[in-house]
Amino acid sequence: MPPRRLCRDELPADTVALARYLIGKVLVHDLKQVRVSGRIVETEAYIIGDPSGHAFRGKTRSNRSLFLEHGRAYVYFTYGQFNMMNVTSESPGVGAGVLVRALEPIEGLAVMARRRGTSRLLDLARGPGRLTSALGIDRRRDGLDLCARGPLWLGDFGRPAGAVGRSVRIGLTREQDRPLRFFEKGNPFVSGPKRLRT
DNA sequence: AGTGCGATTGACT
DNA sequence: GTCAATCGCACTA
Repeated sequence: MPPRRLCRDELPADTVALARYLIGKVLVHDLKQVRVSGRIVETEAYIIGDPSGHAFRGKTRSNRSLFLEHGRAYVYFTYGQFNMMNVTSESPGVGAGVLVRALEPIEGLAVMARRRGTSRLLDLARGPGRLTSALGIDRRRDGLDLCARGPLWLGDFGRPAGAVGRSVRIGLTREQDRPLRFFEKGNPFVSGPKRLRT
């Protein structure tokens, strides 16, 4: 069964609620010949006014997509080599988003393996830089409407999330404060240290 | 115009 | 566990 496209009305227009909601949903990228997709198993919320959020210092050319209506893609490039993808999460003009941190590969495994340079299933999309590489998502997809009939979209294929865990966010150099990371408990495709995966 | 660094990854001790 | 790679961009001047 192919996944059903989610419409904007179904997505919570609230960053933390959306981060929780997206666990168990599917991220789909339709390429020319094939479809690549993965089940979202880990997210992080970057809330309104978040000092760790990319919107904190206001709108710029590179982060402007973050200020779009909820349900858009914000794709940014970092460390000179990695793209990372957010789903925007608030009203137009408000800068906030949900970082997609890990996928359980579903469709297009061979394509993912080729893009990633490994056939190890666990390494295909476990991590925010890895999953964009596996699905072929880069800055050219920045700003796309994930709720329109486009090549990059969110779906539901009827396999709901198991128990959802919550923890502090990973990789922040700023102060660790609130538990804004969500993940499917026990899922081997979740990134991070073991103590943050159960 | 120069500088420092990042929501990471992969290789290596 | 540690650490370098790599470059766009925000910030300082």
